[in-house]
Amino acid sequence: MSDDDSRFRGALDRILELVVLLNDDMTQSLAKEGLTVSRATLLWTLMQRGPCTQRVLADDLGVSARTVTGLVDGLVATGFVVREPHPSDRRATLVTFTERGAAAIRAQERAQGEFGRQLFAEMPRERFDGFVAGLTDVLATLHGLGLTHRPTVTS
Amino acid sequence: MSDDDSRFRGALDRILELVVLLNDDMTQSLAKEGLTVSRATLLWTLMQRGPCTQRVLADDLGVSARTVTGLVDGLVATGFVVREPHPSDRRATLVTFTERGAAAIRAQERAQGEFGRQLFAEMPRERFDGFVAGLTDVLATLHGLGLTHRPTVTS
DNA sequence: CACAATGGTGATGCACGCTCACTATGAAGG
DNA sequence: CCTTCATAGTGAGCGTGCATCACCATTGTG
Repeated sequence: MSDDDSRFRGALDRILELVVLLNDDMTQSLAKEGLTVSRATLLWTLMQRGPCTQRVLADDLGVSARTVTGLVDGLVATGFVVREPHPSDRRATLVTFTERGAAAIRAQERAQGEFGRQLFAEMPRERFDGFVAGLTDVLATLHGLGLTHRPTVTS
Repeated sequence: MSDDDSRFRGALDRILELVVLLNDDMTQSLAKEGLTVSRATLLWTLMQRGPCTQRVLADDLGVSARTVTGLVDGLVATGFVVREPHPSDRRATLVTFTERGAAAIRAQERAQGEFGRQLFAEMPRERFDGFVAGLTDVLATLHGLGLTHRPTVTS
C-alpha cells in the first residue's frame, strides 16, 4: 500500500533474516560443545540462580516440569550437571553444575564475547549507536505490545 | 574486559532477546492459522517458486528430502497443498497450493504488514533509518563471516 | 541393454514440547 | 493424629521437526 509499508516490510525482512541466521549460528556453536539450545538455556539459568530445583527451572524457562525432567536427563547423561537431594524437601532434587558444565558455560560466554567483537568492532561508532537506539525502541515497542518471554505472570 | 566489550555484549543481548521474542510471536501467530514455522516456510517457498518438486523444496529449505516428505504430508493433511504427478518425470511429484493454502499465505502476509506497522509506525524517522542502517551493516558482516542460510553452496 | 544417478518414501532414532495419570512428600485444618 | 489438599518429579504417550540408511521406481547415458 503506502510507502511506509514497504519501508517497514524491508526492515522486518532484515530482522527476520537476522533471526534465522543467529538462530542457526547459535545452534551450531552449541552443538560443538555437545549442547542444544534448550539445554544451554537451562545451564544459563542455573548459573544465574545457583543450584535449584527442577520446579524453579521449569518456571524460569517457561516450560512444563516434565520437559525439565527430560532436559536434565540429557545434561546428566552428558555429565554437565548432577541431581542432588534437596536438604529439606525430600520431594525435590537440586540440580547443580559439574566442573565440566561450568567449563562449558564459560567457553560459551567466551565465544559470545568473541562473536560480539566480530559483529561490531568494525562498525563506526555512530552507526553502532544508532542501531542500538533503534533496537532498544523496537524492544520497548514489543514489550508494549504485550510480548514478553518471561514466565507469563498474567495471573 | 574492555569498555567496547560491554557495549557489544549489551547490543548482542538485545539482539538475542529480539530473536527469542520474534520467534515466539511468529510461532504463535502461525499456530492460529494451523501452521508451524517449518510448514509456513515451505508454503512461502512454494509461493515464490510456483508448483515445484519436493527435491527442489528440500534444496531451497536446506533440509533433507525426507523432511520435506513429512512437511508436505502435514500440509496435505490440513489441506494447504496437494501432490500432483509431474507431467514429464514420473518419479517426481509437484506440490501445489490449494485455495486454502493460498489464502493462509495471504492472511499471514497481511498479519506481517500489520505487525511491521505496529513496530515502526511510532518510531521517529531518523531513529528508524539509523536502525535499518546498522541492521544492514550487521547482516553484511554476518554474510562476510560466512554465515548464510541459503543451501550451503560450500561445494 | 546395463548401470549409475535421481526423486520419493519406510524405518528408525534423537530432541523438544505438551498433557494426563500417578507416587511421594509436605503443609494445613479439624 | 489424621484427613485433605498442594507440590515435586516422573512414566506413558502424542505431535513436530530433523537426520541417516535402505530401498523402489524411474530417468538418462554410455
